[in-house]
Amino acid sequence: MSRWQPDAKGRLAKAALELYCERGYEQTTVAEIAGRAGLTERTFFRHYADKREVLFDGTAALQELFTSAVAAAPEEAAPIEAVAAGLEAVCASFAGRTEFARRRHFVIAATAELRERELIKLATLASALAATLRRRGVPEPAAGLTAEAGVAVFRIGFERWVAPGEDRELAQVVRECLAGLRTAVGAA
Amino acid sequence: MSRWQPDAKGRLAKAALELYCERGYEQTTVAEIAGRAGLTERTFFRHYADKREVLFDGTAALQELFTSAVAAAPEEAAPIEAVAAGLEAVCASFAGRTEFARRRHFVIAATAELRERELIKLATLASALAATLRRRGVPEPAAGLTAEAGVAVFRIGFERWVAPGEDRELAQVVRECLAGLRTAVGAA
DNA sequence: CAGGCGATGTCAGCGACTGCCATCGCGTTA
DNA sequence: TAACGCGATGGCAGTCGCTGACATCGCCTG
Repeated sequence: MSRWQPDAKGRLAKAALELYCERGYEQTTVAEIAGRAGLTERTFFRHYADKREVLFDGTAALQELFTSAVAAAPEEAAPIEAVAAGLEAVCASFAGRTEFARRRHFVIAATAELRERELIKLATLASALAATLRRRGVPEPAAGLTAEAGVAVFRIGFERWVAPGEDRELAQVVRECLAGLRTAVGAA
Repeated sequence: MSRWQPDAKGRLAKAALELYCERGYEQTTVAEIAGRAGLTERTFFRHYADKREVLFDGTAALQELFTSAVAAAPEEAAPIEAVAAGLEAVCASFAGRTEFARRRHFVIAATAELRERELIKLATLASALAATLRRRGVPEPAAGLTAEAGVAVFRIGFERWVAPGEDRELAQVVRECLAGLRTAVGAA
């Protein structure tokens, strides 16, 4: 049992989610997370900037996926259509991870500190989307607004998807939300 | 020099904004804020829940103003029209506070921790707006989406308004953003 | 003038986070 | 094969945000 078990970062993330579920985020200390992963508190902070970040490791990849899909949309597609293509790609990436997504979502929803972190991740995503749209020739403020709208559609759709009783695909729920936004905002 | 100078809470807020501007949020300790206000660290935490909250004391009033205006919109007004009325009311409340708004905004924009707090305040505002719209008979997900869109319009408009070189009224900039959103999302 | 009461001060302590240095395990190279 | 470099980890001390418990102060009321 060497000092270096493989995948220290992943073990920390797994231990953290477990403990946050079991006894709550605030009642869990970093030392406890590290202990369950067979590491020390100091090492935890070498892998994750803070106690919250351990739940948000995948967001960079999600952003990359979203922006790539938007950039790859047909050149003649309207901004909102390009965003819709990005939403499809992101939704597809959640296939087979429903249970993980649910557990993670409810931990975050239960803690104000974690919701704050989630919101800034989504804001960063919106910024990246806006930049991608600008690169497609969309002017401001349309680029920023369309990006914000796209993220809002994803967030609200995601929340509906993880709610108990919902059994449709994530993509389907998100599509419905996008249609709802068009109706609500577009109708004069 | 009694123990109780008037308006301890206001003095703390003033001292905090000054220090955050002078040397930055992270380089300022709560003890320093309290010291400048002639109080102790412990007393700071009796007035504000944490070091961030001292910059967000006005948000509750802003939310009240916004939702009241939405609720007071003509019954036959479409959801987005009611939100537009709320935006007008909120914009008007910034009259004469341009300089304060600017200083506060740039401090927040410069610090990730403060941006997080701002985002959750805006999210709370969006929730309250959605609830107000539902009370007007707007169904989900239109209520939530319209509320999100309204907050995004305000935020983006506000950012443009505080930017150097901008000399129009806040209300005017926000109106322009709302029109931009309609065009971007409504155009199929 | 006594007592109540709210605002403040004092103190001890926990937990998040950081800097610094020592240690360990592995691969490279002479 | 032995010395070396190097990245990952541990240990430790220290700062700071934040909290609970208790004492103190000043005002107000009876």
